[in-house]
Amino acid sequence: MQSILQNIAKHISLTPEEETLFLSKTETKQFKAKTILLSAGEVATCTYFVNSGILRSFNINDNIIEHVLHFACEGWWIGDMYSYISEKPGNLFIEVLEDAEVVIITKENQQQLFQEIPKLERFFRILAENSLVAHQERLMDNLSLTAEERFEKFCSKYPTLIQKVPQKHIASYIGVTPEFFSKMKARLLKK
Amino acid sequence: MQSILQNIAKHISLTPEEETLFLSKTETKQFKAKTILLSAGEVATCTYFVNSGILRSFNINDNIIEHVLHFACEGWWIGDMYSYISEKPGNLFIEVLEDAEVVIITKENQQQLFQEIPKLERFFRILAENSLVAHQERLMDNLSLTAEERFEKFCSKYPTLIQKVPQKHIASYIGVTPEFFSKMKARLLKK
DNA sequence: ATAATTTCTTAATCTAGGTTAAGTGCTCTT
DNA sequence: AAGAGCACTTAACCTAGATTAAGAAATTAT
Repeated sequence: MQSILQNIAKHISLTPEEETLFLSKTETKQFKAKTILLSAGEVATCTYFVNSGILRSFNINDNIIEHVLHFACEGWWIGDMYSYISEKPGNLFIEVLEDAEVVIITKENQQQLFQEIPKLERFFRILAENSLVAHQERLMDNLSLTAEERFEKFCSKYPTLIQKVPQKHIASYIGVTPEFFSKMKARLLKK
Repeated sequence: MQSILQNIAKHISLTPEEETLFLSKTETKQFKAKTILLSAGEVATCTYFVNSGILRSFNINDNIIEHVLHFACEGWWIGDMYSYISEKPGNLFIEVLEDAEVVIITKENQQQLFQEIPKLERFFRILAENSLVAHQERLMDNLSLTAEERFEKFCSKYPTLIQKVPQKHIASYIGVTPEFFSKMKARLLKK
């Protein structure tokens, strides 16, 4: 398992005391599949780091159609960044897809950690920058690639997810309907 | 004009000495419209802050089709974040659309500034977080809204740009062809 | 085990937006 | 001011992907 301290150590180095302090400001919890950690309309007060299991974030359009923004499995962070930083009600849901162990950091604790360990500003800057780059790439992919190409990219980028999450969620992430996804998959298998 | 120091002051406060130090690590330049500040294939060594004028970033698909990632006018930052942080050749172009004055920060100088004024880590963290949120929203919009809705959102978000940049670039940003954009605009005017 | 609920597939039909192509009006040059 | 490019429009036709609907397969709950 990739621990949160290892995740941090990829970009900055903490002393053992700092590591202990950091962990003291977090809480680790287990959640069953289908648990909703955050609902649209709520203010996101925490960010989540996934120790094990799978989560997803999504919004719901016109009370009908879901759109998956993000999947997170072992070693990934997930949250509603908009709501978290603006402290306004967000429009994302965060749901557990596969039984998970999650490290929770409240915004309050994160702010305290920034005071006590300023190096963490750097860590979260790098985290945000990397996430930004990934989102920019996905945006450009949505503008310039076909559904088939986006699916192939998804497969090579997240090979483990394909087996594990319901394909309707992958369809949603790619940006197509489940029906079209199914048709596309059948077409690809013939090749 | 919104200066870069005012932009920073929105999120952190620098002492006069720190402000002087910061400015000493930047370079301000004028560019004529049509100037290319960065080409695909190059490593982005700088980030840009726009004092005046308009810039855009875009990529080119299959050597034919341009896709606009971002516009930047007075008070905005622009760059190729992927290339800048990975130090690998990027695939974005950055072009001046309207005569501009630009503050340039090299990565080297930015790193030195991070050493000398650690508070800046916080500023750039917040900058990256805000940009991330904007990209997430645009991604979700591309997945869930029609071209017409995306155009309306663009108009209310960037009212000044509509008069100033060629509409083919707005079409590209929205994610439609210039021909369809033109048709859509005519349809909207009839209402 | 069995019923109930989800998820996935298939197929017919439809549409938002793409493509191609031709023409009109700009705005730079020189 | 005449030409050369660009930028925009219009229109006919095309297609990737959506919608609707119905059945099959897989999970989940009882």
